[in-house]
Amino acid sequence: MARKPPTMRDVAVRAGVSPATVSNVLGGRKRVDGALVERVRKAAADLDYQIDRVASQLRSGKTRVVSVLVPSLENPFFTSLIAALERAVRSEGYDIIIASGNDDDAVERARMAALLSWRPAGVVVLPSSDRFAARQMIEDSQVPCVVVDRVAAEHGGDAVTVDNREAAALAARHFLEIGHSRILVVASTLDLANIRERCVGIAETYRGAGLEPPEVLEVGLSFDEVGERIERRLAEDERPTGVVALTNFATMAVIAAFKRLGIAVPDEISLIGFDDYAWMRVSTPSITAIGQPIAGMAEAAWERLSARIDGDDSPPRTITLDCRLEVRQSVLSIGPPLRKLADLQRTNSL
Amino acid sequence: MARKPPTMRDVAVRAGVSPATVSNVLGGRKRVDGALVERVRKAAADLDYQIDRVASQLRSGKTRVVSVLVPSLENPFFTSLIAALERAVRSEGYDIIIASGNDDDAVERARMAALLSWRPAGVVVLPSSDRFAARQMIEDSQVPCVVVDRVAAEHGGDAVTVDNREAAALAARHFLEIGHSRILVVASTLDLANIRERCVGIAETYRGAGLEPPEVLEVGLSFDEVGERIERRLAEDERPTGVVALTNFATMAVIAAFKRLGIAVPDEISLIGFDDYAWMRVSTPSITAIGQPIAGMAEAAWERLSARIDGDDSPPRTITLDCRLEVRQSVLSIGPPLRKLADLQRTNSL
DNA sequence: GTGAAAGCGCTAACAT
DNA sequence: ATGTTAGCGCTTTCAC
Repeated sequence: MARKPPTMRDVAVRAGVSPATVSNVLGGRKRVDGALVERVRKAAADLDYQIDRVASQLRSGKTRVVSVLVPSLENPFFTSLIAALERAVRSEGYDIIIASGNDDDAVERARMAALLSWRPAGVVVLPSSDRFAARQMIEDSQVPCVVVDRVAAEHGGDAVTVDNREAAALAARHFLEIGHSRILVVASTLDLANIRERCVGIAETYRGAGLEPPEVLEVGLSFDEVGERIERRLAEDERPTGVVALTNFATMAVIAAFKRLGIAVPDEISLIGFDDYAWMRVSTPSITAIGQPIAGMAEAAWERLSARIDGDDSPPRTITLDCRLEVRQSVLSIGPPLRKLADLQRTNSL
Repeated sequence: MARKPPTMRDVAVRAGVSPATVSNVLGGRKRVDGALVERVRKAAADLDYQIDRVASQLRSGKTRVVSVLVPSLENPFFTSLIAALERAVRSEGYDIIIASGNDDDAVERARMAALLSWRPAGVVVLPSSDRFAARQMIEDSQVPCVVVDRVAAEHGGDAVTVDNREAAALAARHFLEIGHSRILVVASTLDLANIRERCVGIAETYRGAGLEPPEVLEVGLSFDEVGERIERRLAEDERPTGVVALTNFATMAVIAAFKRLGIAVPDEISLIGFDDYAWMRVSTPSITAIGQPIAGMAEAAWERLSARIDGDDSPPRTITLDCRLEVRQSVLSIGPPLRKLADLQRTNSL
């Protein structure tokens, strides 16, 4: 099969120059005489020559690859991040190799080993858990690395994250402004630091207003299980007047549960979701949600990573971006603002 | 920076054997004495040795990479396909390099050039348009290739697609069964063969029932433009009783337009969407939709591709999978079945 | 400014 | 069964 592709040597012969000159022309790193440049270009075009990145990389030791490890490829938050990262990275001639850690530490390690065996110029990793199973391997390999989204508090390297505490506080304040004193927080899993931060943001805000911190319901990651737990909770007597869902899956699961239970949104219960997707806009009612700056996160990650690749050895930095609340129709005002201390709290948290 | 990672030579020295033996042990392709195997394994573990795939690949000429080119990474249909492909591929030790063609022929070509420069073992491509801009490059490179989803009728190679005509006919029959004689078909763009096929499936079915083929509204790809065109059409007097949206974006856009126009689904207009996503289940009303077998498509693609990689040179095959109609709440019965000839038609199309 | 030669880390022949 | 040698296609000295 596969007739061999032309090599640089073939191009050199056709152009009547040495391989080194071809390399210099194509790589554009040494000055070459104009006439020769033309000849080489023409020869390369004639042969449909394409450089062999593998050989190039082996010799130069420099690669134009960024490895990306995400917890899952089924979650649009992660895939949108990849899309944004791909745009940023390819604009500088890098390719990305991706792998999914499958929400599993062992898989994360295995996949990272595979990614590292490409000797990438850098890696972007969204750990599958706070344990960040692949961390040691990455440190050992000395490859520049930026951790995104799931950043453990004690993480020592470069990181990009959102202000999860403040993001959730945005939702809490919104509820307080319109009289919701008893809300329910639906979290996927409290094993993740960013989810815990979101809980804290809500609790702080409520406490700041002189109220009890809201109840937190941990529902797990599997869609069916989530629905079941939410339904069980909402079947109880003391129903909340509002719900904050802390992830996009949780948001969807909550909506599904409301539907099965025949609970009207926002008339019976108000809802604030997490992550801002198109379907939330077209849903009936449209869903008020906390949106994460996905493109901004990707750009920040690449900015840091490419600086490191270029040799920046300044101290590690954590870049924290802000989320915003997209107010839509899924939240109903049920009373006057409950903000005795809320404003103070807001000032504190800034 | 980056202290150099250990090489095979380092391992060989530490284990007191030759590099070739290390290669044989780690690659597991020649019998090696048990004691030596142990020594090598230990040495490799001690040094945290990781094989350099770049060097390995350069020498052996064999790569364990599959390149995947999709039109967009923002569309969940494509990312789900990638997720499924990643699972299939990594179970056989391959890595995936992805790129987005950005719905643009020129970008598709540029990205494919980059992907091919890795000399991948195979490529999976979802063309950005029917022109399949990257086709020639792939053929020239002689790399095994499977085309997925957007398969032009005249395509000569291996391909995996769904029976688009029958998929759309499923929706048409559903509408006919419950008395909808006047429906509107909302297509993203008729430039894509699979979309045209879907239109044909609906037209055939209606004609088979002795009715006029439904009107087709082409709305483009940009979300805002889509909404505007739909709204303009629905503001007219002759409203359809039902709408079939032929892509997931079109489905979302139609829902958004209905909402802005205050049109109730399914009471005023019934809706059948395309692609089956979780949000369609939780939407109110839940959306009846045609679901594509994404995982099945990915598995079929890998099955074909891995056969080709292993040297299969049987004639090219097109694998066609069936879609299914998920009946939910967005469709209302408005009369008796209109199926005089519909059943005959169904038999014909099989 | 250009070319000759060495060699990146590995694996495939071949020799032992 | 193991070691030795050569060389994959490129880039990088280092001569010229």
